Amino acid sequence: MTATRKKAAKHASPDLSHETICTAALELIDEEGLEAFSTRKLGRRLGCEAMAIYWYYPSKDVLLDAVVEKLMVGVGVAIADKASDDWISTLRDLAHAYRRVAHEHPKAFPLLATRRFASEGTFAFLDQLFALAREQGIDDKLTAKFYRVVSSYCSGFALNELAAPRGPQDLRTAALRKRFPRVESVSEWLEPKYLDEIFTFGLELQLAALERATRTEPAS
Amino acid sequence: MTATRKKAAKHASPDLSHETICTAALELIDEEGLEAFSTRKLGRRLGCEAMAIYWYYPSKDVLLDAVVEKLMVGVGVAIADKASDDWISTLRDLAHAYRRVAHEHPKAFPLLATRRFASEGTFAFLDQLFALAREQGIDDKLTAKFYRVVSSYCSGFALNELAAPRGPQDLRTAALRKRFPRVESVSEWLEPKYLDEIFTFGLELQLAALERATRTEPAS
DNA sequence: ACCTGAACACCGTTCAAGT
DNA sequence: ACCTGAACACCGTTCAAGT
Repeated sequence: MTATRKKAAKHASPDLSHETICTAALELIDEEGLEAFSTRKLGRRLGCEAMAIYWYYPSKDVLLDAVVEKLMVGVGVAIADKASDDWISTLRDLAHAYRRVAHEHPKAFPLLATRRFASEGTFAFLDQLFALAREQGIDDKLTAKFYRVVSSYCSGFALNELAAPRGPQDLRTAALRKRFPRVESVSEWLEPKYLDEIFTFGLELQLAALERATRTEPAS
Repeated sequence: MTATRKKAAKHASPDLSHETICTAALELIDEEGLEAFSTRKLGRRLGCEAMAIYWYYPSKDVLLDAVVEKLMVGVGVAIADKASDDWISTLRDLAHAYRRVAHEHPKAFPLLATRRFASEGTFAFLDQLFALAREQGIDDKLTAKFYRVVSSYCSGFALNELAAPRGPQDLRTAALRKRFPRVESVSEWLEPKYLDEIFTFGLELQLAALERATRTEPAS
């Protein structure tokens, strides 16, 4: 009785699992940012000692891999709804869904761009994508090439969008912009309202090239 | 006498300055990685208390901005040697020089891709680049668009290259690749030896589009 | 099987004090 | 002006111990 009361007083029932820990981790990152995220704070949020987490995940690093997986599985689900069997339009949907993650989880997104895919779910995701390419008669080399080019572009673009006002630094950059008017005048065209258009422009450039490449070298 | 001896015993003479601190910081990051980098280790390397650094830089964050600046100024110098007045070929040289930083400073590079430019030197760098575009009669909007597209691509590509064997994880991914043969067979085309070609392919795609755009909308 | 608690070896940063 | 040293409020992780 007193035991259960104590637990309740500790913010939440422990009720730990890979799922609850990983979900809480993403929430904490969303709220406080990657720098501020710690296993100790996560413990507090889950109502347990930080060390309890280590029974489920061997290290913070592996936990972060799980968060990456969670986000990428979300992307996979998002494009599965469309369910096109055209690889080019799948890649297009994927690119937009990936960028949407950056907008929905701005503080967690750098994980995706920075860490190697290293989990079951992320590999399953890639497997699905590459399987579709092969069904379309696109060979592995072309698949690899365009996957790398498109995914690099998307990662970099989203990261650029998010390399954001880190607090009072904004004042510093504002002062610098005044002193470098050419940077100022070009930067005006990089305001958020223009970014959808620019992103799509660059993406379509690549997809058009893919289309040309698949026509030149058709299904074997 | 005993005082100087003590100092000498502490690895190096303090001899602090913005330059020495920033240079040592980059060296330390190159050697030990971003995660392991700390102001306390930096102090040890410089032969001073960690807190001495705070007289020159108000925070670790600002020091890292200075490291970013140092690297970007290096990129600026590298392309200044070429000294072409054609914006497209300058952008090409820039892209390759930027990626070279990723190879020369693999552990520091994520800073460049992750942090907003926020210092004198980085702004001067952009100013120079944008000035050249204007001299060529390329308007601010087109400059902004292609700068963003190309720089995003380069950041993302280099980051992908570097999202690297984080120690024993390599075993985990090796096991996963076995279980997902389609990922395996596509990944073979993403080995380091192919990456120069893929990078150049994607880059030239974008530069060709820029060339078309400047012909359509010539100098005013 | 699952979780706690103390302990270890670290962090960034503040601030009073020294020279 | 430049640097030290103690202190504060944190970290990730190990490990013996509890239930």
